[in-house]
Amino acid sequence: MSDRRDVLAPTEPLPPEGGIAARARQAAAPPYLAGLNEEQGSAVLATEGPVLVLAGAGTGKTRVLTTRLAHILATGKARPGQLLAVTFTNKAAREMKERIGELIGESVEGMPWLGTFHSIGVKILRRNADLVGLKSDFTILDTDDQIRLLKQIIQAENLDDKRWPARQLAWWIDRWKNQGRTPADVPQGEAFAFAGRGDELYKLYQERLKILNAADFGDLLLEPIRLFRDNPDVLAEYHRRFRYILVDEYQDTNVAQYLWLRLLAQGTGNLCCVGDDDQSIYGWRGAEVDNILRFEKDFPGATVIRLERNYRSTANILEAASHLISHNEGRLGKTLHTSEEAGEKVSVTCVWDSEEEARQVGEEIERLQRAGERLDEMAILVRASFQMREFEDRFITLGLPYRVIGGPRFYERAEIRDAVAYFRATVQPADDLAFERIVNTPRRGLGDATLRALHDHARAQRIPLMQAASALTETEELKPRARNSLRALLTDFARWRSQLDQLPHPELAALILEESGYTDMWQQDRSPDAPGRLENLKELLRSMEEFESMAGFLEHISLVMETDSGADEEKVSLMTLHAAKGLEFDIVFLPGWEEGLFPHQRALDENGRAGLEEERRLAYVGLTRARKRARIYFTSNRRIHGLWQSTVSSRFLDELPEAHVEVDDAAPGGYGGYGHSRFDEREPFANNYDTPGWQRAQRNRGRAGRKPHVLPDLIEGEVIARSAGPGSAYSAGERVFHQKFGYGRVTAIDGNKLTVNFETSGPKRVLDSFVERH
DNA sequence: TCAAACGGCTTTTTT
DNA sequence: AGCCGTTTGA
Repeated sequence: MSDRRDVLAPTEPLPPEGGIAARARQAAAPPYLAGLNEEQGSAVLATEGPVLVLAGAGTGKTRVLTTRLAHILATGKARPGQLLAVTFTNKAAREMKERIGELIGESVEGMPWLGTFHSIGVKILRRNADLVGLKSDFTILDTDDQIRLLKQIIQAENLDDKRWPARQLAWWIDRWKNQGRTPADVPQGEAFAFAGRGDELYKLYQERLKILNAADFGDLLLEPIRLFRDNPDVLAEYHRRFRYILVDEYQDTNVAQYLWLRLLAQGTGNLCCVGDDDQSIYGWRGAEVDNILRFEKDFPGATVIRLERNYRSTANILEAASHLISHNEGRLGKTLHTSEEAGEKVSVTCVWDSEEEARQVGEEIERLQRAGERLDEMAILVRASFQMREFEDRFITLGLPYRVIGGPRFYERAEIRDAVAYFRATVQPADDLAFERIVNTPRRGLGDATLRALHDHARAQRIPLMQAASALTETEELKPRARNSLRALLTDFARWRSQLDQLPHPELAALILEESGYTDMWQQDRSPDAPGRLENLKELLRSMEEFESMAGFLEHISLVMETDSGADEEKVSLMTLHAAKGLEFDIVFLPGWEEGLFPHQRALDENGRAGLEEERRLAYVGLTRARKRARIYFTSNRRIHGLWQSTVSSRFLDELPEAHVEVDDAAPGGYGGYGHSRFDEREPFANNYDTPGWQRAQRNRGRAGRKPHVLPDLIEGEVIARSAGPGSAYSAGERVFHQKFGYGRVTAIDGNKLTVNFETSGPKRVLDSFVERH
């Protein structure tokens, strides 16, 4: 389809040449192009201008990405330091680095600007920290720190933190940051969120962050945007630096990331985005599928290359997945095809309940294992993590080795966070949140009263807590006991700090944990998980050795929330569908295809059609993980929140093509509610999301403090991404309230723009995000 | 200072 | 139903 000539047009117009010349050219093609198909080759060679590579599941996306980078380097179009390559996860960044190394050889030094959005954001911020009100050694706060800080602010503002939970404020602030909004940009309609003071609290929070010399994850994106906008010279410097920009998983970008990229891409215009709209499954955390759907409009003259040749799955699996996803409306449209054999049909099995589901999956795994299949080529992909427990129980009974992917993370464990807080407070005396976390852990008699005194003093003097503590130990304000205890702690910290460049950092770390009494605390602990925690602490110290310094280590863990639990034993993998993206297995089990669970009721209630379509993409992701076999299960009964409920099979089952599916109704216990019905009988139901829950959610929407589902779409006057949701949440005839114009009735709707006949000022056109339902 | 009692929540998760 | 965090009471 795509003509190579078009692809190269902007910079390297090909002279007309005959077949022989073309063949000769091909013969001379660099070795790294060998083995790429035509579209893949085009995607590699189209280096100039905006390029969108729509890479379907299993079409060799990573290969194209890495080869493209290798090509740019090999042809001398740019040096490693002039390439900006952005990914979402550290894992993806690491893989890309490894594979480029393999392609180019060891000669090329690691690319300094290949990393996650956040790690690159940090790098840019550290270099220009003074321009955004930070110091270059600013601390990065994680979600936990963020919530604790917000809670303090809420309390300081005399709000009831029960009625106004910090989590909720964090939700709003994250949302605003994801949308690229500073406190001043919070739209009128949403400023009233959270006790009517959302924007105000957001502003206070930002001020507090600056005093703490800290940035949260959102800031790592938002602050560079602010930096670039306010300092054209800085932006120009990066324009000169980055000759080529490459973005992986573009469908997962949020508005802030989009703005960030667009600012940078204004330089050379050489922006290549790779992604798959059908695999966008992170809308719920701010990703805008619209970014990828809108690419050609955003970047006029963009080259679009579709990778549709699938090298992963059998024809039956691919047909099933393609047919399913074709029920989505908001998509660019790709048709995957394969030259693989048909293979086994996708199987659908009805079981009585989740216990039997686990039993049957277990049996099937053992059967396949006996048939010579490897356990590490099998995976169970669930919609929600609570589904995992039953499988784990069953596998333990069977003695089947399994591994859970995802789940609680190493660095999120309390003991790790405590230890890290000690290190942070040592390196960064101004890190109040770290200090506060461990000031009384282990118990030192420094309770609430002491802490409050510290806070009061710190706030009054606008100094960090540790400094305030030091000052207070010189006064009579604290009880002698607390005063002595605090003084001892401060002396400890001062000593540790002085040893920072004396001792190797893992040794110092061990010393800190020892002298602070932290290790001792767990040794005294009689609870059953105490030994495990001590083991984790040892592991933490071991992992520190890989870093040059304490500061380097701290930077790493604030950005990398994962453990390398290597151990490549042969095990079955158990994970959520979300965690499965990017992975592939010979055999994939997909349990729990029931209405309410998958598609999840909440996705439907909260996001209607858009939610349903995202669930469907999730199903698509699940199916396309399989190379050889995909087995779907659904139960007739399931216990939800403790109550047994009979279930309805998932509408997604009805959306599978009959010819490529095999219904397994030989299973005992299945009541046959699915197997014996016709596939199309429930057709009218297939796209229905207009449930009571959705209606309720619709009614709640627009009330202050609730989540409006339509994004306000103006940022500094420019029209930006808006979710491809179901148009406006309002309907004609509804009475609404507008901050400026007062009450009125909706007379017409045009997307997100409403025509409202206001009672005092007559008809006006307004954005629906600026009105509230009344 | 600790443990029992209470109350609220309950999809997906990275950085 | 069960889990987690917080409060309350001894």
